[in-house]
Order: sequence, then structure tokens, then C-alpha cells
Amino acid sequence: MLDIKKIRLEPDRYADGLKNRGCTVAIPKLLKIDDERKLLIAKVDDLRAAMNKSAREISAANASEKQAKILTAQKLKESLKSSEKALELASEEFTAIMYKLPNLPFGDVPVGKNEADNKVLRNVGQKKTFSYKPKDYFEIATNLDLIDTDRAARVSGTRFGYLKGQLVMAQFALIQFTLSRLTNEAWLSKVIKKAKLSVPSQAFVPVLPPDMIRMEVFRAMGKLDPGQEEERYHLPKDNLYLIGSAEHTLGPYFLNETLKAEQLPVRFIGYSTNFRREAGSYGKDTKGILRVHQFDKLEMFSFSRPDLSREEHRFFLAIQETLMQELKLPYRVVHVCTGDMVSTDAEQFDIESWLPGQNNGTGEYRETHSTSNSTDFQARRLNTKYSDGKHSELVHTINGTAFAMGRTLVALIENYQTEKGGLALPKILMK
RNA sequence: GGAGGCGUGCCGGAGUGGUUGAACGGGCCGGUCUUGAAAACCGGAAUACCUGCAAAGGUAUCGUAGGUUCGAAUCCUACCGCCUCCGCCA
Repeated sequence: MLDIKKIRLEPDRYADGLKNRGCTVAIPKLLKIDDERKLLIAKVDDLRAAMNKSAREISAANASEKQAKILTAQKLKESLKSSEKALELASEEFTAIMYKLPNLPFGDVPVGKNEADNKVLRNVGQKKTFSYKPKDYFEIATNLDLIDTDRAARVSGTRFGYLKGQLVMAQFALIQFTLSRLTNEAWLSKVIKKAKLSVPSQAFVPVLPPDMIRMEVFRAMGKLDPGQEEERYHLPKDNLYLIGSAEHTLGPYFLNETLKAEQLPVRFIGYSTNFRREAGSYGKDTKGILRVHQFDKLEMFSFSRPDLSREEHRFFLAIQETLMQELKLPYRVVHVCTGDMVSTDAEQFDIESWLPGQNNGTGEYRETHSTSNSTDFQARRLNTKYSDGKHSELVHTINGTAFAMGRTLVALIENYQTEKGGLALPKILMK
């Protein structure tokens, strides 16, 4: 959620930024609704003050005048109730609009309508040349009996898969590899230095978070906002939702807490199973495991001081890139444009991995990673602050994929396939 | 799933309808004393919102949301969470 006070100070900047995101809410109208709301707050506060005063008088009054005073107070209460009702309606209208507003993009985020306007920042890594037409990962994996979606469909429906055998071993190797890097301060320090950043090098704390989340908390994370609800699995009997990323339960870890300034940044590397309904993607990637209802992912999350959040965000990107380079997977970095960003983000980078077997063997880039700076947008609803002992302020939250298991396995299979239809995975995973 | 208990400020802990933002103790911050510290003594300290240039004033907050009442930390209801016992169980 945005801060109405900041919107009031710079209405034009907000209007422009939100317009670039394709948000149609009119700022002047919002401010007018807020004005009306404030008038009602003043009215209700005055009436409550009068009520408090009369209650004190009743308590002090002697028996003879008490009854008359109570009668006056009762009348006062009637008018208070009607004003309170009016305030409640005005507040609901105001909040409904505020919840619709996405985060304000930074001024240097590329402006654009949709995916087509995203800006490719760089291509990294050597694309392997094949002496034959490289195969699709699904063909290879099916031949080696590493992925079975037919039986999964029988058991669980479309967009599910069984991962088997050496592919499972590869997933756990990938997990070990990643955790060993993100918990290693010396390694992180090298990443920071190479990226010319000045954030501290403290290690990520590995976390296995809950895979289910309460409705109120999910809402506070901004992940049930209009348009997103359809993407979530809901368990009505218990009123719980299945998470779509470890981000969803890592973010609220410090719900309603104030951290000490010297604690920051707090860095988590969470591993979770993620559930997505993939509503509205019918007919897209129906084969294989590129787009499934359930997949595992290692997700980075950081609570940062506001003045360092942009560096922390670039640090996340640098980690993603370094990990990809260690696996020798070619990729490109994309600066996501205003129209294509996730609603809670002020800035977003994606990494798209090179998949040589896609597109009938000519290859294509597919999104495998994403990293976002949500500034104080999530922290405001989560009420997560930090304090230096004198002042307290909302923290900034940063999230980013370390590795999404399924799609990374896809990239590994396609890039490390052999002519005979086997796999020669990188040594770094072979331990 | 059954039975019972409990949720007060940074912490402990009073408070069962009337100036209670909340006794008391500890911790914390500032000061006096001291060569310095400790002890002792004195003083200070919550958050959010509204009005205001400010000083200041007002409102709300005793798990959360409603309700009863002129008045609620105190009474009622629901929800959330924690604890104990029984049952079931990876």
C-alpha cells in the first residue's frame, strides 16, 4: 500500500508513475475522497470528546442532576453513531481505492505497456553449439524416464508431474549447491565486490517456511489484490491459502515488529513448494513442466534499510547471475518495464535462461528468475519497521529467485544434453 | 476431536464498570554524586490518526473484531493465539 501523505505531497509524480503502470485511478479524486474522510474524522473526534466530557460529568454529578445528564448524553450518542457510520463508509471507499494502487515505480524504470517493452540489459554466457538439432528437455527427460506427466495427469490432473531418478538427485544437488553459496560470507563478499556494491556481506539464514498462509496476512503481502486472487489456491474449510512463493510467508516473518537498525539487513533463503492455479494461461506451455501447478523454489528475501534497498536489490541480481555463471548456463538480464511489473514492485529484473531445445531446436530465452524491490509497499501493511533508538521507519523488502527447481532443471537438461540423448551435468553439481 | 485455563506497556506484574495511557518492580535514557564505575537519589520515556507554522490540543489503542452502557482493561459474542489433560498421529 502507498502512503497517502506522500501522494498528497507529490500528486503529479504519483499520477504519472501509476499511469505508466496502466493504473487508471484518478489521483485528484482520491485526494478529494481523503478530504471528506478527514472532515468526518474531525467530526467524530469532536463528538467523542463531548461524550468523554459528559461521562466524566455524570460520574461527578450528584444523584439529583445525574438523570438529566444521562438523557443528554444518550442524545449525543445517537448523533455520534450516525457520524461514525458515515466515517466507516468513507473509510471503506478510501481503503478500497488504496488497495487497488500498485507501487510507485522508480523514475529510471523503463516505461512501457507490456512484456514487449521490457529492456534487455545484457546477454551473458556462451551458447553451446550443437552438431545436431538440440532436443527439447521433455523429449530427453521422457526417454530417460526422468519426468512423467501422463501418470501425474491420471493422479492429479493437468499441469502436474512426477520428477524421478537422477533428476531428483539433481534437484537436491542444486539445493545443496545454492545453500552452500548463500550461507558463505566469503563468497557473498566476492559477489559484492565484483558488482561494485557496498552492502554488508552477512550470510543468508536458510528457512523452511509454512506453505499455507492466513487470508489477512496474504492480503497484507499484497498477493490477494484484485487480479491476483484467481491465481491462488484456497482451502475454505480452514480459510487458508497455499503460497505461490516462499516470499509469501517469509515477508510476514516480522509482522507487527520493529527491528533494531543494526540488525538490518536480515536475509533469508527460503525453500518451499509453490502453488499456482495458472488461471488464464490455458493452452500455454501445456506440455512438460515449464508451467505447472506445483513446483519447488529457493527464494531470497531481505529486510533492508530504505537508503540501501536499491543496492540490496542489485546485490540479489548479482547473486542470481553469479550462480548462473557457476552452472555455466547462458542467460540474459531484463529490466522489466512499468507495465509488466508485479504490482507490489518499484523495480523488477528478470533473468531469462537460454533453452537451446525450444522453438523446434532453434532455442529461446525463458524466464527462470525474478527479483523485486517492493520498497515500503509491503512493509506498510505488514507494519514491519526498524528503529535506531530515536526514530522508527518502515523497512524495505526485497525478494528474488535463487533457483526455481523445475525451470532450472529444464535449462540444465537442454544445455547439458549429449548427442546420444544422455546428460552431462556440470561437475559442480556432481558431488 | 473432547475437557479446562489464559492473553495488560520493553519485561515481570496489579487492576472485575467512573479522570486508568494504565499502580508497583525490573530494564532503558538523561542528570546528581564519583578519579571512573557500581550503588543511591532525582528526572524522562508508547504508537497511530486529526487540527495547527509551531507550542499545543483532540481521538483511538490493555490479543483482534463486534456488542451492552451516559461511561469498558473490567460485562457479552465471535475470531486469533498460547498453556494443561485426554484421544489420534508423521
